[in-house]
Amino acid sequence: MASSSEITTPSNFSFPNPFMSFSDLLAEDYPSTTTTTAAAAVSRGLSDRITERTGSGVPKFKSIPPPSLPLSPPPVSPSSYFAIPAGLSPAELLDSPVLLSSSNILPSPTTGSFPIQGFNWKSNSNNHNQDIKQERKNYSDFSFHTRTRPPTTSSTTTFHSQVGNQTWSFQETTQQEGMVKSELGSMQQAYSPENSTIQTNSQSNNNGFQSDYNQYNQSSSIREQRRSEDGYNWRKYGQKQVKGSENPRSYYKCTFSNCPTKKKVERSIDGQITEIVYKGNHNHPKPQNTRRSSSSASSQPIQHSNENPDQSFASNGQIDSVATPENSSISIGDDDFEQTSQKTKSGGDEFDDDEPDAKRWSHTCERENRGESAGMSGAGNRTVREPRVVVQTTSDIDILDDGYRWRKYGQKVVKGNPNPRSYYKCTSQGCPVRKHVERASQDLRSVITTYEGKHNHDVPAPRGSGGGNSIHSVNRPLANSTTNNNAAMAIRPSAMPHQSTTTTTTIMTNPIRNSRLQTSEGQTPFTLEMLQSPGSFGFSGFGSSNYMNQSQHTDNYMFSRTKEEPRDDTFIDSYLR
DNA sequence: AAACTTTGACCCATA
DNA sequence: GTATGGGTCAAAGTT
Repeated sequence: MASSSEITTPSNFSFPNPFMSFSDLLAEDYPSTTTTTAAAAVSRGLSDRITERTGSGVPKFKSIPPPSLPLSPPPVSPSSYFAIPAGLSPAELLDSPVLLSSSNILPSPTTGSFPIQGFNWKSNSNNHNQDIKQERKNYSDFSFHTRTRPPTTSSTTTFHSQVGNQTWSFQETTQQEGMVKSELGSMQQAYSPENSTIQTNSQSNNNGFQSDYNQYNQSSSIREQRRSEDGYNWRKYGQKQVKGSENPRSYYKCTFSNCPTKKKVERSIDGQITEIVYKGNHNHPKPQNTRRSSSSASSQPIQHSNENPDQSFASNGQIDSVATPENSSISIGDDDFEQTSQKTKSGGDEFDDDEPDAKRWSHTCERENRGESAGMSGAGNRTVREPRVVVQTTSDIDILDDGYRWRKYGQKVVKGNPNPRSYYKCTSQGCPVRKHVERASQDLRSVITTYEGKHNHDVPAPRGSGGGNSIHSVNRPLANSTTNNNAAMAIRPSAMPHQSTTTTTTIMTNPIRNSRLQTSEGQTPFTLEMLQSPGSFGFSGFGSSNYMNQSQHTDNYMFSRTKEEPRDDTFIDSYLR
């Protein structure tokens, strides 16, 4: 089959141009990123949602076009893989903040922040209230611990794209509803042109495999839900049932005095945040103490020496990024992708027409960006254009999990790229789908994955467990699980079994090396399946025992360990000849 | 007691 | 002018 040259991010993100690498994108400066978490649209198409959201009311915000975000149609079969960039040692990767676990990526229902651990706060809150209290007593600062923990398996994927001065951040998360709908990698994607940075609970799952730590994380995540993970403090000032959606929408204001920033959070019935839209820019530094309290947040924000909210690390170990998307953001569900992928690809202005919330909340943003509105600092003259895309994953290397299982069958150095290309094929019997992964020759942080063929089957059941620790389980919130790792839902954009595209190329960049790397607030963009299958990581050639050990840890934590699939050495040999 | 959440009502823009 | 719906207000309740 012919391979397409389409470059997409793991989440169907496309670069402004095929020749642009993530590193290139990353190279640009983005002051702040808007964090938007969108759950997959359950049953409505993007257009519908847009229509629904173009209500009036509030100030008119020019929609922030997620459009700018070059969204490409769902990759044929984006599969996840993991590769270590040349020049990087596994150890380095492990130390990288990028290895954040996203297993618990559900944003706080109240704050909109993403808890460290995937956790169905709603269903679990009752059961864990005591635990939470206890945990609070025991742990003075959750964030602190996170720094000391190794990177986790779960990953939050945040895409930052920037065009000119405009920075967009994109977070993708797979949520239960989305999964239910498509049953295959439905995912949530939120796009927000923001200047703020997405904050991830890096602390969270770093090595959740440890039982005690798990407990710790669990309670921590619960606590985290109470405070704003984005570093700001929010006060809920309203909630409403939005027509056409079962999900109630909550409205929050930044508690900092005179700060105009608002956000609205839409949650699914089970309490999972399906969408977060930010409006306005903070006119103050992010409070160091993220705990919700008027004293710490509203009145005495701590100013970091490093004014760049995006990159600085808070003393507590959290990435001191502006988790709050400053300008409005748009979230796109799987449906959205299906219907608007083409538009999202191109950019900016096109988005306005379709984007729902963008219309309302984005309006402000755009005007603000134009300097037409006053009050919000940082809004600047940003123009929404093509975003710079930054993929954030659990490891130093971006991982794209498609939910499928792959067997490495070959590796070869192809012309034009000194980096070896790992070849994989779907392990499903009779499935013709193959993919190959290679690190960009010019940007070791970028990985190009090319898919060929169409899966003739559904996403395989999670390995290693009838229930619990599989990719699926991780990706899907467990309704009654006490350890409900909602956040664990990985994004598997291409996990769709019936992808029409025959070949999709995904380029993933390793943000870790980028100082700007920011953890997103919580969504787990990719499944960790890659971790389950060593072969999927493209580790061959690297042979880092350390790294593998780390991987195993994560496996234990998130999933049951997966057996290493046999390699077809014979095939490889022949292939390499 | 303070801060925060909940929730019904109100306001306002749009169709 | 009316209906609809999103956003906000503010009193009451909760933590």
